[in-house]
Amino acid sequence: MSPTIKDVAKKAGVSIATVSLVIQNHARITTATKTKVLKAIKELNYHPSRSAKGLVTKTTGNIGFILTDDHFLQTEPFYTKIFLGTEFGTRGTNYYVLLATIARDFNSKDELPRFILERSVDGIIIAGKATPDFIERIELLDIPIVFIDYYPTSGNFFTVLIDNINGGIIATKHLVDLGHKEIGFIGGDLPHPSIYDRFAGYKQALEAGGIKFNKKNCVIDEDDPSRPNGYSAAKKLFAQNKKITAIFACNDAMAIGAMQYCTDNKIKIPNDVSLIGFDDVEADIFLNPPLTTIKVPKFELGTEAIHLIENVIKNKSYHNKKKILVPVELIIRNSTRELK
Amino acid sequence: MSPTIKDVAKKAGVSIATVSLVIQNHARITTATKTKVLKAIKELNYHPSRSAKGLVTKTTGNIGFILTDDHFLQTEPFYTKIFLGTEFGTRGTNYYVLLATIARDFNSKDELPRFILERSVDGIIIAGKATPDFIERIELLDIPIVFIDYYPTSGNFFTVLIDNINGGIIATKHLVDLGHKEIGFIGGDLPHPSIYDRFAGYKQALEAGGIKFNKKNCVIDEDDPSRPNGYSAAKKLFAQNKKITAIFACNDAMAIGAMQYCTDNKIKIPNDVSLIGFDDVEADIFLNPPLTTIKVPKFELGTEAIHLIENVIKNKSYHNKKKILVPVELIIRNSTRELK
DNA sequence: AGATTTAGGTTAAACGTTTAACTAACTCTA
DNA sequence: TAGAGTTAGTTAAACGTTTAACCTAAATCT
Repeated sequence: MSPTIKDVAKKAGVSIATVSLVIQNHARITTATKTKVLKAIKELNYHPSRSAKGLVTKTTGNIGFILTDDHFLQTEPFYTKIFLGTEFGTRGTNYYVLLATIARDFNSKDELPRFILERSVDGIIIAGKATPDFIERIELLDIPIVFIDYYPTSGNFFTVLIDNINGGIIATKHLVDLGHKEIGFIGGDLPHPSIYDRFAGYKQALEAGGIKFNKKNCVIDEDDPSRPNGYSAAKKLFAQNKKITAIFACNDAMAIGAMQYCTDNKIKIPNDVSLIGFDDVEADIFLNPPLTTIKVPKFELGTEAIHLIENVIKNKSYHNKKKILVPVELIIRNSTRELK
Repeated sequence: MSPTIKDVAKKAGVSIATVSLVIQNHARITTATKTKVLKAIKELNYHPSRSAKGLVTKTTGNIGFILTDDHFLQTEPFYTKIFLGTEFGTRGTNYYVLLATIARDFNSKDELPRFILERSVDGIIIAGKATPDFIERIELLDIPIVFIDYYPTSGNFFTVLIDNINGGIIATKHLVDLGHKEIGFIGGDLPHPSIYDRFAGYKQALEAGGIKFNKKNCVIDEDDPSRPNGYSAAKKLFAQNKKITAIFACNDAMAIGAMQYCTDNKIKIPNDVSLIGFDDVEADIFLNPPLTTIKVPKFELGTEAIHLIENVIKNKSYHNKKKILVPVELIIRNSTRELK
């Protein structure tokens, strides 16, 4: 049987209250007794019982991580990496993270994840999108929430975001710097803040480069930024303007779809058109040619989210830094080249 | 505040003990009072406090999932998928799964994962390899353990395994059926049971096909079944026997490395040599040509492990089915073809 | 010097369950 | 019809913490 606080108290010759106070390093304890107790703790290899502590403090030590289930089906483990980042972020803290998925189209009939119903978490991290229906239900419970790579436009939420605007800018600027003028943009799910911002960055960089924004160079009506939609978006784009020499895809999945379209239609990348994606997904280096892209530090998004939610839990009236912006980086590979 | 068992008891007009017994559906309770209590539970939306329950039963409701940290660095999320499978497996159970990683070279100086030290798990699932040092330390704690895709050769452990022997057989048989005679095998980390068994399957299928096993056709001295080692193994293999017309790589990572070697040396796949891998990793379909391989159901490995450990925890003297074998499947793509 | 404050610790109640031991009301059986 | 069994529920202790309230001795003040 594991040692309890009583064993420690007896060994150190103090009351259990003192042991408890030492653990929380309360100011009332002298360093003398503190070291005495700490010694006993070490010798017994004592670890407080999370259950007992939880029972009185009404905390669980768990953080829930919620993902829509379609990420399981996607080939790219984008959010899975973020999850791994949260796991890493909990080292040095006293938290564990529990994973759950919800339906992509979560609605009022669906059950909330088990750990929420059972109140087994002290806070929740929501990665990617979640339906308003879901967010509403969670908010009623008034559990601290942190979003990653998404946030409901109504309300002021704690969020860890990718610096999408800047990403859009440097991606587009890269193309402009290479001498391209007819630069296309293909995107899906434009209402999603991330996609929207990438598009905004595209427009800003165009303007900064003295290139007039042209609706003909954009295909933004796909409902999802997926591979097949990248394929069809590329098709539409070339139909709209056959003089396109460069494409900025709102993410790598669409870029891969677009690349496939080009291959199928004898459009050489990067000789005929340059292509840049966004995310820096693992498949990129296997592509032919390897894809130039904007790297999103997925792991870091997770660790940042943990730090943030820790603060929110600790200090419910935590106000500074509601939004944390994680920087991105241009990764030049072989799918873009100077316009001759 | 969440309702407690007292609230339910009051509402249903019974004692809290009765409520508790109803929840565990104990035989002593009549259906009449049972429905009465159940109704109160539903109306109050009552969920028992895991902490309180844990305090008295000395259980936590958590299962630990342990992975060596090098899987984070690998590009292929093989074990991550298995982890996702365990998460899925816990639906309908009362367990949560906690993830932790340990150093690949875990030794006596390293600390055990936090959830083990703090006794926050009722059982542990170990995926892939773990050092003897680690396993020894865990065993002392006498926490139920289930291995996935690995098991220490000494001792009789609960394990969920890939049917590697059969996988090795059908992979090799596929090559034999295509008319190949000079079939190479490249592998790394041969002591690992999974790799060892794939190699065993290779030999069995060769024999069954009336082909004599030839050491010259094998490169099995790489220490890791990684991509770069696949590259060098392919190099060695062709140096040993230039008449090779087909290669069975012990996993997709090595197959990818081998494919790279072939590309670099103008060896056409599948025209000059057929290549088959093992695992069915996501990159496979992006390769040129897409890789024929043996599919291992990663997700299912996870769910099976949860079912197994649940039984082990419930019934410490659980004896039947110490080892569960999960079947594999041949996936024919374009990297193998009939020998003309 | 006596009163008051402070420092450093202890006591005991409370958190929400489970479960062994108990009880009251029936039902048999001889 | 008395006694033994059975059935269905209750009582109360226990689990291992935290923390408000309390205590005592020493330090500080007037």
